[in-house]
Amino acid sequence: MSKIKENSTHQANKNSLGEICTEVYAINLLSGQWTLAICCHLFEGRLRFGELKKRIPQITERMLTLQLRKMEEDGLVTRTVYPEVPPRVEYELTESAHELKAVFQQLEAWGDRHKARL
Amino acid sequence: MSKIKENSTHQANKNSLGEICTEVYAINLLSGQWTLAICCHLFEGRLRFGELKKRIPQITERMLTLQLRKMEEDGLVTRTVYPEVPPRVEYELTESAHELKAVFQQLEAWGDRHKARL
DNA sequence: ACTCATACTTACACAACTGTTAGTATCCTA
DNA sequence: TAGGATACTAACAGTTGTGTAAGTATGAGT
Repeated sequence: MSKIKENSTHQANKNSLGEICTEVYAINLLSGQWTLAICCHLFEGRLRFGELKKRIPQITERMLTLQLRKMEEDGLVTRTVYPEVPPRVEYELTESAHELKAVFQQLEAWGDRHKARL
Repeated sequence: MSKIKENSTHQANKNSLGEICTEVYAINLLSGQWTLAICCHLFEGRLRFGELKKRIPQITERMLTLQLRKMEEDGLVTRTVYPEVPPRVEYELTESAHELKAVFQQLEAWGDRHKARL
């Protein structure tokens, strides 16, 4: 999120696992603390920065910015800036990200079952 | 992994999101760096500590221990100790964890498609 | 001239996660 | 008596992720 040292052992392991194993690659894209929450709210349509903030009250502006930037880099959202004042910026899920909906449903179903067993 | 401060804002946010949203709960169980790798190797059957180590050459003994302990806590693996010398300890996926196989396949399929689009 | 709204950015501190190195107990074998 | 095998554990340091608080630019409205 801040700067990453590409030459650290930690990062090297993460990268090589992600290259070998596509599940790891996918999980790495989704493991930011707020990533899923943002996705869920954007499933229903594009939203402005401020609207997202309202819907996820606990998130700070800083984290929202950082997560959205990373999601943009990872090809999960698109960012549209309207040259107005005050500024207006809208975020929308990419096609790829919309296809996550099915994965999330399965994950949710598994989670429910797992919780019930404990 | 080490001690967690239950009263930190970070942890509080993580917990509350996990309680509200089952997908987040599930992702939290799977987001350890080596969790998926361990799962994949255990899908085929129970393995000893040393066998896991051999199959995941980059992992250190420390991390393997920590991850397995967390997975045990989370209800993903069972640990069986045989009172022998030298010690023998076997790890096996729980039923719940075995059901993750389907989720992983979907995740992998999504990851492949997503990679292809970038 | 002053405030307001929006979408950020910056600097700092802390928390969580991971890696490195060295050590432990026990019995068996040579 | 010494060394090997196994599954750890402890102490420490580094890297990454997250939270807090404050500030920025711009033009419209008062």
